[in-house]
Amino acid sequence: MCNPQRFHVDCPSRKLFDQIADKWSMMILTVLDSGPMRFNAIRRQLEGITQKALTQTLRRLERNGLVEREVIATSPVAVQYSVTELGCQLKGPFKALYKWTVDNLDEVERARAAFDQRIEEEEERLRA
Amino acid sequence: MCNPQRFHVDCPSRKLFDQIADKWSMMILTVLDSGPMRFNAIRRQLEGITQKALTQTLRRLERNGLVEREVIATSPVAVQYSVTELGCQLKGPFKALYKWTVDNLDEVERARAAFDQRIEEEEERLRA
DNA sequence: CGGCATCCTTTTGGATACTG
DNA sequence: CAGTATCCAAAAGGATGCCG
Repeated sequence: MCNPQRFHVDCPSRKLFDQIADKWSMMILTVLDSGPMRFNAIRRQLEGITQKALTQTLRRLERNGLVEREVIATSPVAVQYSVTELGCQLKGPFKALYKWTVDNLDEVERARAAFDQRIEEEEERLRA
Repeated sequence: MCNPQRFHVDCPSRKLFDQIADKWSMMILTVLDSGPMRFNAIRRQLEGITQKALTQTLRRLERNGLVEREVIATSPVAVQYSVTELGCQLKGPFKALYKWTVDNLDEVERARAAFDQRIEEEEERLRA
């Protein structure tokens, strides 16, 4: 990043950041961590993803050199995806994020309850 | 995460992950790292964000207990946002992500060039 | 099996105007 | 200043059908 305190839209690393800082990219890379996997196998792991989104995200990951796509010419064809060395380096930060969500879920839920109650009270006050 | 290898849509930590794994959240938290900041100050740092998106993201961050919102009753009012202790713990993983984009930009761009050329060649082959 | 193409719906984004 | 409300355009998401 050009300057960690200032994010310019046309900064190349900012643009790259925009491309990798999304949940599907992170989840795909995490899932592929356990080894090469085929298209539909990945899909089954990522509940809620559509084939369209999976295809798009895999393409972007491939283009950015984070995953490798290998076509195995059987019939019908099999396509295997695996994490590259470059993509491997991203796993650390991603896993730290996952871990955070697990470790802090309770505290977040307390915060939510408190927030929602503040809103509730606020609305109550306005109606009165 | 219920199981790091399998992401269920209704898993609470997966849902939480969906809420924090977006670029604006990450950038806001990073920008606020240097200290409390007012609405428009944050906005100026985050080139490309709209007021709508900033408001929404700040609300979500506040609801999840990651940032604190303080209204200072001057005239006109000032509103200060700051990172909570909880939000502070997320900075590590986020910064690791930023660092990765900077460190690996060159390699990613080489990968992109290679990918784009493969596509180009493929299309060439099809036209022939 | 692993896609791409199409169509349609829903969400998001941006611009503008207004308010305490 | 820090928003909310509104409206329109643009993008993303989902369903379906087809193909090598």
